Amino acid sequence: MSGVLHVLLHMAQQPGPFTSETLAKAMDTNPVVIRRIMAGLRDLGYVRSEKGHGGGWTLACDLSKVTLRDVYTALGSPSLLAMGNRTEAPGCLVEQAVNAALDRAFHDAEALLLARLGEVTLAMLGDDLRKRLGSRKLQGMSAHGA
Amino acid sequence: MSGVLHVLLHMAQQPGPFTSETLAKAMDTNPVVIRRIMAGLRDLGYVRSEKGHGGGWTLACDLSKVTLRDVYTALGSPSLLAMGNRTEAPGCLVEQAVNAALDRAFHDAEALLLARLGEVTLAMLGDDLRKRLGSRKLQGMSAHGA
DNA sequence: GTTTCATGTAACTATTTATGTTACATGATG
DNA sequence: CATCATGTAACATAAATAGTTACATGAAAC
Repeated sequence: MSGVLHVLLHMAQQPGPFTSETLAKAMDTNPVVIRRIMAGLRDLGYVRSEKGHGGGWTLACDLSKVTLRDVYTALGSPSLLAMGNRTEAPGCLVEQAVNAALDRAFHDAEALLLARLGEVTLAMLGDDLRKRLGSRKLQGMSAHGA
Repeated sequence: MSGVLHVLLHMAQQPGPFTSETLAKAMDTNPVVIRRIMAGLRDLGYVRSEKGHGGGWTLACDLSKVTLRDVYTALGSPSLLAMGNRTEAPGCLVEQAVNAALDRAFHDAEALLLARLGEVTLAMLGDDLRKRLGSRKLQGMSAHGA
């Protein structure tokens, strides 16, 4: 999640297509990893990829219309919470009672988190970044800092 | 978490001290694992452990005063959310922007989850369990079911 | 007191999950 | 057709979690 947003935000700063290798260097990881995490976004049409000379990844969406929740969904909606229920022994009534209590709490928290993610668009992230870049520039430093 | 609650609820159903081995069998795990997860609860005084003949684990708290949040704390307050921030490259402004957005959402969700856990006492869980046991008994089945 | 039973804990061994890597196929461009 | 880039499978590594073994400590029974 954090990684994908990082990539998207980097891409939003300059136009050209970006190769997986370029992005991988910026994220300090491997090109294949980039392709993996971008696959979901491509399938949903948020980015486009092209092969051959001058190819690479391009933003293909209106940043003001895509929320962090959309990105989360594009990643396959992985579980948000660290603690899941014991799925073993579902016939045990003790387990059922425990799960019922935890499920309620977990569900509410998850719903809130998704709602919050749905309120933030990539464009907002970009705006925030530009603000940070502005104040940093005054100190004559680059985006990646020390 | 789920495991600890399972153990506590099992203990609340009968008085006697329970050996780690007994509890381990009920949880389908190893006695040492039981001792590990109970250690935090013991340190905070929620349960007591005794050695030798007739020893084992005993509940040592008012179940109506201990919330799921207390139990969570006793476990060392492990992170609740599955996705943390990339901590790498904290000097990168892009990362800072991403983290700022995610932190807000994560913090709210975590706070809600903790609040919900704080609303549920072990006694409530016990009540719920007894209700389930009641309706199950009518069918002539045991707590662990099929 | 010595045997037995139980916890306490360190050290080690799976097992799982996420991440990174290599290798090669596919397609686009010059 | 040589080069560059993605697509993807297969494998390797790393970190976290859970399970196991081994042994020390203390309490009760005899």
